[in-house]
Amino acid sequence: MRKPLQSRPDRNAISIFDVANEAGVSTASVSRVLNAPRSTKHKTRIAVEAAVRKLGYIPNGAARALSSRSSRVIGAIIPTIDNSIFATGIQALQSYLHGKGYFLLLGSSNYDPALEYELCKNFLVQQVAGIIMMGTTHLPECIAMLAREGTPFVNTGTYCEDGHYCVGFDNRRAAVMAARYLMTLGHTSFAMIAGIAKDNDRARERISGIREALGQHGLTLAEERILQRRYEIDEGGAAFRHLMGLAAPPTAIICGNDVLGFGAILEANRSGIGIPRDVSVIGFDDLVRSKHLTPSLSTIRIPTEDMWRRAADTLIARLDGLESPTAIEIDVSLVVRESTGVPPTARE
Amino acid sequence: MRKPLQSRPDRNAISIFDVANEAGVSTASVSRVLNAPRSTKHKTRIAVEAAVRKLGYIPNGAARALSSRSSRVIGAIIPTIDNSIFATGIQALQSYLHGKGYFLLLGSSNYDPALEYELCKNFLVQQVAGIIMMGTTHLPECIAMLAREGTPFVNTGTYCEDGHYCVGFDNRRAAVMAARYLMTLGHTSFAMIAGIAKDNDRARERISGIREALGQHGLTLAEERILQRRYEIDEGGAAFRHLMGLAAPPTAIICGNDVLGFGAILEANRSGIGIPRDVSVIGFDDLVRSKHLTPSLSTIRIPTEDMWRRAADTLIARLDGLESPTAIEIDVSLVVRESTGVPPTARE
DNA sequence: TCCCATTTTGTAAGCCTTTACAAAACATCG
DNA sequence: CGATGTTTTGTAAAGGCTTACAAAATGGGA
Repeated sequence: MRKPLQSRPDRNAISIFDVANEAGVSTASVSRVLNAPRSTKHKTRIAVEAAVRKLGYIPNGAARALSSRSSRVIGAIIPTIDNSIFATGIQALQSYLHGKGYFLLLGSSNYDPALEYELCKNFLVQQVAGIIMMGTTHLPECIAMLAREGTPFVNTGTYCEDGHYCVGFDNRRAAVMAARYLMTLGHTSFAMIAGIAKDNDRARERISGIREALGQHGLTLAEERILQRRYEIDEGGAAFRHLMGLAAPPTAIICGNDVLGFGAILEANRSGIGIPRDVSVIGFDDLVRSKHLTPSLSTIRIPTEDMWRRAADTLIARLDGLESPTAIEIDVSLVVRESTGVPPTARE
Repeated sequence: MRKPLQSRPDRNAISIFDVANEAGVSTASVSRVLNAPRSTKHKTRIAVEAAVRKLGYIPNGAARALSSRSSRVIGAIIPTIDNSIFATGIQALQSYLHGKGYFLLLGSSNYDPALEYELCKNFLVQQVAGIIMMGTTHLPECIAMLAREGTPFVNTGTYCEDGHYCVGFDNRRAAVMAARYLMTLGHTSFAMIAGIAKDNDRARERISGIREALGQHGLTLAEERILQRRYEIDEGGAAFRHLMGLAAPPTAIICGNDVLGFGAILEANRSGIGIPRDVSVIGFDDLVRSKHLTPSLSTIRIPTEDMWRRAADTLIARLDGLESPTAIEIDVSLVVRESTGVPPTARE
């Protein structure tokens, strides 16, 4: 083997050329030791690794991405990190990706598809290998752009057989589960403090799940008994106050998520309304703090961390050229705690 | 001007060459329209923009980073996203960076400097323009690596004149503020449910701040009255139970953060201990839910979002070659709520 | 020892932009 | 209208890495 003698382009920062010279091998060998060590001889590997350590060589990811046309970066777009359901998911995702050798580029869309589109485009500029998004509500041009670029993506938080990859649960069925449980307890007078359905398929599905379940029992939910609110504690509290001020207040309130449920319970405590004595409240998500509330909040549990990890797995499998199921359904479960009970018999 | 006729390398994806051809200009002009439009003629700009739109051109960030030796990506390393103080900060940071045309690469270190170091190295591979980290506890080799690569960084969450850039508050002084307030109320018997001091300068400073303040009033805090616990609700509850079971239980408990404070209050409610009747509890951070607790939690408020935005500003200013103060101090404030009061006179 | 199959290595051509430099276009003015 | 100064544009050379291909080294028989 001839002594390698590639001319170092020039420059300041330590490059693969320096490592190659130091180790007495070619840049190709250095690259191989770094990316496919199994195809190199032990001796070469040792020499290169020593050179890397000695020089403190840090590969240039941009050059690598450019040359190999692939990066180890995955983008995730969530509505907001400021909701612990997403924070928990992102935390799990980041740790998991790190373990798999990937990086997380994060963006939040604030439930705005146009912003989501923009973030997506930015991610593509950054050459992400793949993208994880929440739900199925995306701008058509966003999907088209992703397809044109050939960048794989997976939707999370929802199960939907629309042909796109997804890892999530059936929001409608989960809502049905909550409504049925309350009906089993004997409730017939319902109201819902829902999320804002516009641009949010999960919120929409939950609403229609409730309607569906009630309908099957001959009950209906008047439009004015479905309040659509931002997922904030105070919004939940105000909505609760409004509902309980109605001429015929509901005996059961289904909340679009736990945050709204918190608001309802706190407001009840504040105004002396008994839960579940006067009204039952159920949430959605099972946040950590739900069980700490007084009364603790009945809810639908979503295995968030698992869901995000499996979304990552699905994406990574695709990147590795492996087959993986298009739609993966995550199981949710009903968590019965103190905030739900039989309806007040005395009233009405 | 000669008709540009650069040979398109080959390839599939739409590149700057395609745009140049479509627009009838050179790649240099396309690049200029994209990056420095003011140095191009109106006519050129229009033509290029039309071509970009028509072809759906998405620039290759890797090539850009390689060629310009700079990226628009900023890395942030926090202990965990699963603590709303960090979630809130990251949310603010991401939105802010997006507005400034930067991207957020996120990593969580789980309070482990070795992992932080590894994440840092990864960020450098990804050619981040700068890094934001929590606190001042970093591996020396981490700092050295950053210096060698010439990648700027700023520490957040702490104010420290150690020569590195930082945007934060003086944890010690903040703790002093809490202790003094309780002493003003008449407390003399203290305990602390602190964070884990190892590898966490903030937790350490808070402990020593408490000691300092008490010491100035001739009080001491025995080692066994400082419990170091992970920042989790249940940990706070268990620690509270332990402290209240002591032969001479404290009349005031200072918590290393609000999460520990929540645990304490929930445990008190569970076991019938009155707050602040039997014991006062104060937290640290002022999380959103602190005011919703019963009793609501007195605490030290940190303007988290502002802090992170200013950290971003500091970093970006440096990237732009602007001068910016090395250490920026953020003001914190005492928030008095229901969980603190005068000590029980009856007892002892 | 020689030959052939297999493994390991080196050479050099990209990958897609940006940007220094030079050339061209344009504007201004005597 | 020509000379001169200023914009605007094009040419082509990096930038650091991967990888197809070819060459070299190695291993195993015969």
